[in-house]
Amino acid sequence: MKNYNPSQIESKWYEHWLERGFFHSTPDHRKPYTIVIPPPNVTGVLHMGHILNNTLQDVLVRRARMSGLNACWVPGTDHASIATEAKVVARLAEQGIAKSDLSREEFLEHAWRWREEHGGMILKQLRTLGASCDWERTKFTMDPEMSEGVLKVFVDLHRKGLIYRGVRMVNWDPAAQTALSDEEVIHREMQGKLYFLRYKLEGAPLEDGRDSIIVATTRPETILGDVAVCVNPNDPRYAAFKDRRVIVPLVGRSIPVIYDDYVTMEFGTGALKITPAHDVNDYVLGEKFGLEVIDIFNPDGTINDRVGLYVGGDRFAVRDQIARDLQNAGLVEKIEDYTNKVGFSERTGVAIEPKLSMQWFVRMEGLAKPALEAVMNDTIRFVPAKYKNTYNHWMSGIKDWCISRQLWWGQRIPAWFLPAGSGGGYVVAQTAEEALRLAQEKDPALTAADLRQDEDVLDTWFSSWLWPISVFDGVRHPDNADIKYYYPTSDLVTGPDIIFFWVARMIMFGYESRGERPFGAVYFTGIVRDKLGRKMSKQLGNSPDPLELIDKYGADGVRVGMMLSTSAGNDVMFDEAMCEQGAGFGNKIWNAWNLIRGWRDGAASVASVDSDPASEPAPQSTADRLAVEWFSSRLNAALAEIDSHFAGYRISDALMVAYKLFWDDFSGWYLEIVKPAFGSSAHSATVASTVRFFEQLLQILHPFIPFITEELWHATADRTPDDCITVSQMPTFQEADGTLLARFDLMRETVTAIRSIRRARNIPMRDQLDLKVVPDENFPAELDSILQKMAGLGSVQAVEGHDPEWESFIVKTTRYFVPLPEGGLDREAELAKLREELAYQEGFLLTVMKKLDNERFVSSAPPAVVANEQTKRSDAEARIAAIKDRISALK
RNA sequence: GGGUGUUUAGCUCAGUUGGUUUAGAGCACUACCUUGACAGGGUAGGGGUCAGUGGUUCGAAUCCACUAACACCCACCA
Repeated sequence: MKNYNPSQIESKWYEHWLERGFFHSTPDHRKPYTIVIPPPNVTGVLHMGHILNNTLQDVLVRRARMSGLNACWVPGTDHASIATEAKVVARLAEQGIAKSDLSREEFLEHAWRWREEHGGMILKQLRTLGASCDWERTKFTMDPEMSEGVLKVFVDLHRKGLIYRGVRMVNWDPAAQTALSDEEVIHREMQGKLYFLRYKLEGAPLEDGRDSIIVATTRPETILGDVAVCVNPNDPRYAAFKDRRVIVPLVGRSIPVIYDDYVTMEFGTGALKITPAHDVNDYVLGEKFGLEVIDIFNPDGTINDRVGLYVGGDRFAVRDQIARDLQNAGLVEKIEDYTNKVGFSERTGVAIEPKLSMQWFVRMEGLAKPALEAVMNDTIRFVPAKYKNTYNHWMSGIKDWCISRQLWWGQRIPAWFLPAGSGGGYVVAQTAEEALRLAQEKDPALTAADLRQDEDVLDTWFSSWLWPISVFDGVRHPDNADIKYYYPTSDLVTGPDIIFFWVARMIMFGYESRGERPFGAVYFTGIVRDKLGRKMSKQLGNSPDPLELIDKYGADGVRVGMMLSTSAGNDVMFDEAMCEQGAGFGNKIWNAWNLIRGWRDGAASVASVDSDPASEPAPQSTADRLAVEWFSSRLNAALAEIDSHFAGYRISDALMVAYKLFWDDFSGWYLEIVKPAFGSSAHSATVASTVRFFEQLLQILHPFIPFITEELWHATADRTPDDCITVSQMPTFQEADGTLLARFDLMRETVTAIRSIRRARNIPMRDQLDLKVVPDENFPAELDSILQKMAGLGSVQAVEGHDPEWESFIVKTTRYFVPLPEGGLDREAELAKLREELAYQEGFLLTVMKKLDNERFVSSAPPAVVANEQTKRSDAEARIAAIKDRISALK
């Protein structure tokens, strides 16, 4: 079979690995290598971002597993409270059921059923990609024991005073009808209007005749909640309004004019309307001046009956309506176009309404301190490091975290309210029974029926921030064997978009809970974009279906394609052509084995037929022996490079080194050197070395391209089902022979030069050429046999003089000549070529001499640098002399 | 309004504390090569005043300053 077809073998090997339990980890004497997956939404489906993120994790985990570490990759899913609840609500709506028609219990039943049907699909899809997760450890953030841990943390933090309840201005999502944390609000620039509204003065006009104040606002509907007009005390325009009151347009309410230097005189008219219920700043001013708070909205964003106007109208419809009504009433001075930033809900996409409400918060300042230090002093390494800045900035100005959500899908807040008759207040406890006990300490007459549990659930991220600990049950049992062995985890691979949501909070909780970092390093991936640089999205339809890609190119192909084009923190410009390249690489490996297998089988049959004990086995050829020595060094040099790339998390560079090692050095040079002449068979020692090299290459490549390497691992030898590449020992770096590598490169350059001559003069490989050389220290005489084979030479001869009819070239300082068969040399062309070369070399020499003639360079540059320049000079001078010599010979 | 990052070949990117033959890789491109692993292959080759300006230095893609374009993050000016 010529071409490799991945689909048939990929599922076979994945099942085999699972069956053998290779991905399952339990604590043992080895060093652990742990990754916890960033848990995808339980109802999500695989997209390209997951492919990027999880391939990276798998590469790291597989490499660790092959490097003698006890690798453990914990998979799982997130309950994603808002997103999932929204999906369930939408599905219920399709069936004609409103959420409000259901009891909490009934709704949760639907939600759990939804999860049973659609949940975990994404984890199955990850298997197709080859993800080597320890599936026996799969967790869901709402598993009973995970939820128990969440409640325990809530109770603990509350007892420590790190969780409190209070009335604050929060971000209200009118679609989901819940509060959101600051991080869940996305600000976008919007084209809006700035309305200039006239607030008539109560009582007599001013002495100068003015009878109103013009106020600029982007949200005219909020005048319903106006309680004051504020101006800057230093603003002379408004000094005369001191102690006066104005009338809210349409509403007719009388409100005071107050003075505070918060107001910018330059903006609008310098007068600001104050609506404490619906603007954060207004709320602060309201508190300062003891103003009333008039909340005009229902939770769904419609106008409530507080004022009695526009009742039930949607906030945006009312905005337009009220603007018209104001205009009709002659209370609009003017309307200008205006661009401002509006907050939108990350989940539902609707405009956020600032709303005053009672919520639960986590006090962040104390938690942030050790977490900030750990990142800034690289106890936790950020890759790339630029995210340290972002992190520093956020952590330094951190605000308290609103953790209550007015939803049902999630962990219900473990707080129980006491009846007013018992003094009110609440108790926080892990269970209802415990809560009752605590309540009875306050009032012994209380029964379970008297207690009312808080209706709200916790922010999803309140369970996520425990993830590196909770997946090992370290919240409920901080001293269990798993958590002690696997924690702190090794690497976290995630996107920078959740650095605040998740990464920062995990670090904070890690230190709070265990006094230790949750992971050693965080690798931030970029965003997957299409090749035009656009973010992939459903709306644009520019996101390929990963499963279709895998079907087309194989998981191996998709993985290689993805890994070739990713560097930490940089966006990936995804192009399907990369997958093609990945699949092509698989094919290359497949066919290389095809060739080697042929030699092996050929050698075996020769040996069995030709088993005359009297005949001495032929010795291995010099070329073969040298090729084996060289490739051994080449492989070791590459291993060292790959190690260093991995140490710096330069995954695509590591893959590129392996790719070139296989494609260029192994396939292009090594195999071509040892390839037996047509009709003859390979030497058994060469075959053995070649197979060993091939196996080592498979191992190096396995983390990136796991399936085909496993398939071929089993082709190179008879192996037991447990002898799999995925649990084999990665070759370790041995000292490479640097001299040999350098000499081989000189030989390669010589071959290339000769091929170039063949190309220019149309001399096919089958026509042997003779090579003449003026040997010097840069002539790799010992590699003569390889040179002859690769360049198609009949002989290599040392000469002192040269014939003008010979074609010539120089490698480093060595002069080579090739007598041409017939027709001879085109002298003019040859001279032109030589003159061009001479001009280049002289130009080059000039730049070198410029340095060497400079006293200050010679005296201040390090000796090694100066010595190198001197070598450059002597080499260039030698080349120039040689070229001049040739030119004069040709003339 | 603040902050961070990016700007190197047609495309995607390397270039590690300034000195490694007057800039590299992969892909794409051009020419040529089809009986012996692989045309998803092979060989050879073209292509860049390292965004701009100024500075530091014996020496700058690399360090500094400013400018421009783009990207992202943060922020309560209605």
